[in-house]
Amino acid sequence: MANETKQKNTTTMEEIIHGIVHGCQLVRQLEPNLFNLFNQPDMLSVSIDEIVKTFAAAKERLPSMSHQDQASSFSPMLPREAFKEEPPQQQQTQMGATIFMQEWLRSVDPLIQLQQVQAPIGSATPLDMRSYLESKTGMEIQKLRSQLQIGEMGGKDAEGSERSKGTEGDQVQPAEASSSRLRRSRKDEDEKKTLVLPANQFGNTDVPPEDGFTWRKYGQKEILGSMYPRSYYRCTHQKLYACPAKKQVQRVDDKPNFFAVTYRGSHTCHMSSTAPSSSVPPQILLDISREMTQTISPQLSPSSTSGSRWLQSSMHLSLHGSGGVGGGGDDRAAGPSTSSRYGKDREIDYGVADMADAMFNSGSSSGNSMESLFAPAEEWETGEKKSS
DNA sequence: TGGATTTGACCGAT
DNA sequence: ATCGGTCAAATCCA
Repeated sequence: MANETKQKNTTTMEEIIHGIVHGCQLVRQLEPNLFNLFNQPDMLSVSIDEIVKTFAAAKERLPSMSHQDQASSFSPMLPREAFKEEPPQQQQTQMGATIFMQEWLRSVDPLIQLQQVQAPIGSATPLDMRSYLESKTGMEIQKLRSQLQIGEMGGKDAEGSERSKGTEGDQVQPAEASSSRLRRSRKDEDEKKTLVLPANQFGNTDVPPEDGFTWRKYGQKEILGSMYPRSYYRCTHQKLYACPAKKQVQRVDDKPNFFAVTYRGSHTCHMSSTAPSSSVPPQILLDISREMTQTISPQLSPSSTSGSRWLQSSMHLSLHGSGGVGGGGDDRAAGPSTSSRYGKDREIDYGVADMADAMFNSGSSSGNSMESLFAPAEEWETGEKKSS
């Protein structure tokens, strides 16, 4: 009898998952035609309606599941300890959540398991999946979002070989390079993550979407076998806060509208209370996982800029205290500088991702604002540090 | 004038 | 020897 119920729940779960995955697929199908469809609002409306219906249908099935499970299944705010102490039946639902999560990740990012992330995707346990999620950075969330926007990425990995084998702990680089031009060994480089991001659709298409950080270009190099040069950026706050974060940007050969962006090192400039908080807040990531499980409203507000909002939100966090870094910045088209251009093209950077975002977010009840949903970033970061 | 970008040179890794 | 990453002087620009 318990088995029957269990089986029923499993079936329901599968159906819900299937529905949501189907919805995601519809979003991806819509995406390549999005800009064409803007000229055909009726068609666009029909497509959106279908997507909304699919998600709504999946949502409607949710009440057949235990409310308790629903409340706790994906709650990203539960402390890690809560997972450990969950009763078995909740863990089972967590497993279902994990499967769903994996399914969803595969759905939106077929190559997620191929990317160069040192942290493994992990096994199928809820705890591991949670750890995985918590270990992911905002940049990877942006990747997920960009995948939603650009579909299956065909861009080549800008990194030919894996060089970073070292695990040396001392990452602190002298703020000033000595005259002897001592430089940090490449072995010291920590993890690299390569994303493929679309160029801005409007405005300056020579630049990839901003990522909420401020970067300073320090080099450009022609790369053998590549049609386009690679640009090298470091965190604007490198000197001030010895922040080791760097990124490389290179136009994808066979997809000139896309940039391969490789991030290296992580921002430390947010550690200081007076420093700009540079990490895209991990809450964003939690928000993503929450979006997948929270109220899916049939209401779609095309004008919603929630996708931009999360970025703006992250940028707000990123920039507080920075005194407007890059405010006097250079807005030449020379490089995809992310400085001093916040809000300029931001509203249009995220196409389908925004729409999906809007679908997930819009109409959700009052308590769904980022501020009210999530704990302060510092808390999270503290937790992350402890757990790592 | 100060900060950001450009660009040729330098240097470590392979 | 070659390539990729970084340095730093020159230059640009608000």
